[in-house]
Parts: sequence; structure tokens; C-alpha cells
Amino acid sequence: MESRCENCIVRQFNSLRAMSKEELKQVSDSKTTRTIKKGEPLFEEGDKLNGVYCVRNGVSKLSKLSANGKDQIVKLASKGEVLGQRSVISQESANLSAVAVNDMEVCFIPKESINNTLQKNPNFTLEVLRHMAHDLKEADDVIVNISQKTVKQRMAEAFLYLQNNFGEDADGFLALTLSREDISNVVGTATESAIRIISEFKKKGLIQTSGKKIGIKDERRLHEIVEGF
Amino acid sequence: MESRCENCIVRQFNSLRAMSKEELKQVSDSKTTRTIKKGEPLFEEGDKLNGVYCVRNGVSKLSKLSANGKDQIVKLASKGEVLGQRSVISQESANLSAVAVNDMEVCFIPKESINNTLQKNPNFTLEVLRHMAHDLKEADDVIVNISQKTVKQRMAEAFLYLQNNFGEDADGFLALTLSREDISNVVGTATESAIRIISEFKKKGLIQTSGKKIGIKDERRLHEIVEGF
DNA sequence: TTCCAAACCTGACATTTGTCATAGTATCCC
DNA sequence: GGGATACTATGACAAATGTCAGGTTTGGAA
Repeated sequence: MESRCENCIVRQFNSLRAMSKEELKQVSDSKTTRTIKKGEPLFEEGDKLNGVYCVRNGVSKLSKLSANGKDQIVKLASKGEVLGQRSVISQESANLSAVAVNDMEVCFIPKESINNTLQKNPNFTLEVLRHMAHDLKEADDVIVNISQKTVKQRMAEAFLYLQNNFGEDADGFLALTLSREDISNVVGTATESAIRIISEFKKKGLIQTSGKKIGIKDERRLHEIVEGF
Repeated sequence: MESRCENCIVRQFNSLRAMSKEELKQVSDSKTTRTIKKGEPLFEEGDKLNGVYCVRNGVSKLSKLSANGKDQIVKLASKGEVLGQRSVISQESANLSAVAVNDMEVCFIPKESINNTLQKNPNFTLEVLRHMAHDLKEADDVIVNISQKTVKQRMAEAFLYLQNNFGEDADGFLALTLSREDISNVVGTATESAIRIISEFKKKGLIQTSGKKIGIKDERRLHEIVEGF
């Protein structure tokens, strides 16, 4: 696979596209590529990050451990997304853990390259700002959903979200397969509750399952459930 | 009150402090000052914003209406905070409504001044970025709290938050008085539940009330409740 | 002041959700 | 292939929370 940032298609999706040729060259020279196995962490809550991670392949869950020992997944990040930006910008230790949901390939970019460009290239900074503004909006939406919708509504929403953002495989199953526990951590509920609702949706013909895999059968009725019918 | 941004103390708290003298002069020349009465909106969800609002006095609640007709308050903004930034930056209509919790005095700054500076002054952009990174972290924390803590824990946390961020008056009551409904909308619960928990906390000697006003009597035990004891 | 609307409060009850216990099932490693 | 281990599933129950239905108090306008 191409290993120069200048030619990396992934870059099209993130703020790196606002970098100048020279800046990109510098990033490319200082970056390192890593593979992360399913279940392994990119970084953990509290870690000091010395750079950011640009996702080339695979999916990472960004989660935070709560006092009662349960993880809450705040975001699922895939190809093109840059992780750790927030911590590097505010010069704080990581607020979230990033764990690979499946095998990943990522590029590590040292923070110096980022900080340097942030101070010199307003277009880049603005681009990062736009991304962060988008993340913030999404986070606000999650807050409203999680506090105002029932678990059933949020489960339906989660399936539609996975369909929209990660697509389906040839057999009509969601391309991103999460464990029941991960699903419950996205939705913010007990694993047993998540499983029960999966069973219910299946019984009602809204979804199908095959092992861990889940397929959407009746998109319209799932939408109706989200809206509260 | 001083009406030139250059001399406005409020500016110390927000990203405007990274503006150059000339930029600040331009902002000051184009800004307008408005007073907003308690209960009136600064802007509403879906509005196109032609600029941002810099809070000089008073407090605004940023909230979003959910399908079931209840508001979720996502943030309380007071002196020095800039509202509407996110929408102006992403050039989208407002994602949240901003309503005055008490009488407010705000400065409206046209988006042209902001956008102009964003493109020319990397320090300013970086400063805005830092603020947004902070907001994003807070939002992530809210997500975790709201989904992993009980209503009782979140109520206790809300009181401590109000104490920390808005202080107390001479008689030891929280300086920011919210209606029971607003409290329930911050916490994300039914108004009746909020009221019930207020009664309970009062009975247990954790807080005191006088009309709408709430005073913290036993900070330590409130902290313990937040932690789950 | 007096009245009215809005805000506050409480009880009874239904519903939702979490917890615990237990059993079935897949998966991984040797 | 077999056993250990983790994941999935389901029932029974308890706890938390929301809803509805009424009261009481408060604050502001006439």
C-alpha cells in the first residue's frame, strides 16, 4: 500500500487535506505506520499522547470508563478519521480510550508536525476546527438522544447508524460486527437489555441475525421506532 | 458600561483575546449590544445565525428539543462565553436554542468579522479551536454521566456544578436560581423526579431550600452520592 | 389587595430498565 | 478433537424512573 501521505487517499477525508505540499512532506517523513489487532488499544484514558493517529483501515471505538466499571462508547472512528487530536490540541492527557474493534492499520503522526502546522497554516487550523465543530454537534445530539429516548429507540437508532456509516455486506448484514456488549456500550444500557431487544426486534421481523452478525430487514419500521411509535 | 471591545474585561475569558488590535477595533465597530429579558431567546434551533453572541452579563441555557417535547439543556453559558460559534464555523443553522435564564446583556458580532479573522489570524483560530476542544471534552463527559449514573447521582452533581461555576450568594444559596423544570432538563429527567429528589436531599440535610432557591449544606455527602455511595 | 396562572409538590401506579442466576453456544488454543 | 473460556441468551425479580392526577404555594398583573 502507498505509504506517502501525499498520495494517501485517506487524507481526502480529514483535515490533512488542508496541508501544503511541504507540510505534508514533513508529516510523511516523521510518521510511522502501525497495525493494531482487534481488541488492542491505540491509547487509553489518561495516556499522554505524543501525536495523533490517522486511521487507514479498520474501526476503533472511543470509550470512557465510568465509576461503575462500564464503558460508554462515545464514537466509532473509521478510515480517514484522526484520533487524539483533541488531547494534542488542549495539551491534556487523553479523555477517552481508543480500542480496535477489528484489525486496524494506522499512521502515527508526532504532535510536533501537527502543532507546527496549526500555528502556521490557518487553513489547516480552520479545517481541524470545522471537524471538531462537527464532532461537537454530534456529541450534543447524542446527549439529547440518550437522555430523552428509551433504550428501544436508541437500539433501533444504533442499527440504522451502523448501516449508514459502515454499510452492509453481500448478504445484507451490517458490515461492522460489534459484540453484544459493544452494542450495549454504544447505546448506554445493560448487555442483557440489549440482547433482549435484539431478540424482540428479531421476533418482530425488523432484523435478522446470524451469529454475532445483524442484518436490517425492515428499515422503515426501525425508523418509526426511533421516532417513538 | 464600557462599550469598546478593546477595554471589555469579558474578552479576557474567551477567544477574542487572541485578536490583534486592528481586528478588535473592527469587531468593536461592527458589533451591536442587546439586552435579553429572562425567558427570551437569543436564537432558536434551526435559525440561521448571522453572527455570534458574546455574553457580557446573565446566563443562557443552550438546549435542544427532543421528539417527545422535552428540552434537554446541554450547557449553561455565562459571562465571557461566545454563543453560536459552532454554527457560524460550520455554516450550518443552529443546532441548539439559546434562551436567557435571567436578564442578559450580550454583544452581537457579525459573522464576517469572525470569519475574516479566522482566515487570517492562526492564533485566533487556534484559540477558538482550544475552546471547542474543551467543550467537546465536556460533552463527552456529559454523555458518560448521563448514561451511567442514576438520576440521584446526576442531581447531586448538578448542584455541585452550579456551586462551582456560578457560586453562592451571601446567604449560602446557589447564585444561579433555576426553575425545577430547568434543573430537570439539565439532569435529563422528569420534573417530578427532580422535585422528589430535591425533597429527599432536603430531608436528609444535604441541601436547604427557600422558594426556588437551593443551598448546599453538606458538600461532602453530595460528593459521595455522585461517586455512588 | 386580589385574583389567576404558573410553578411547585406529593401520592399512586405503571413501565422501563437493571441485576442476578443459569444455561446454551461459539471460539480459541493446545 | 476437546476442554476452557468468553460470549449469547432467557427467566425471575428488584429497583429506578416516568406518568397521571390531584393538591398547594408563589409571583406577578389588574
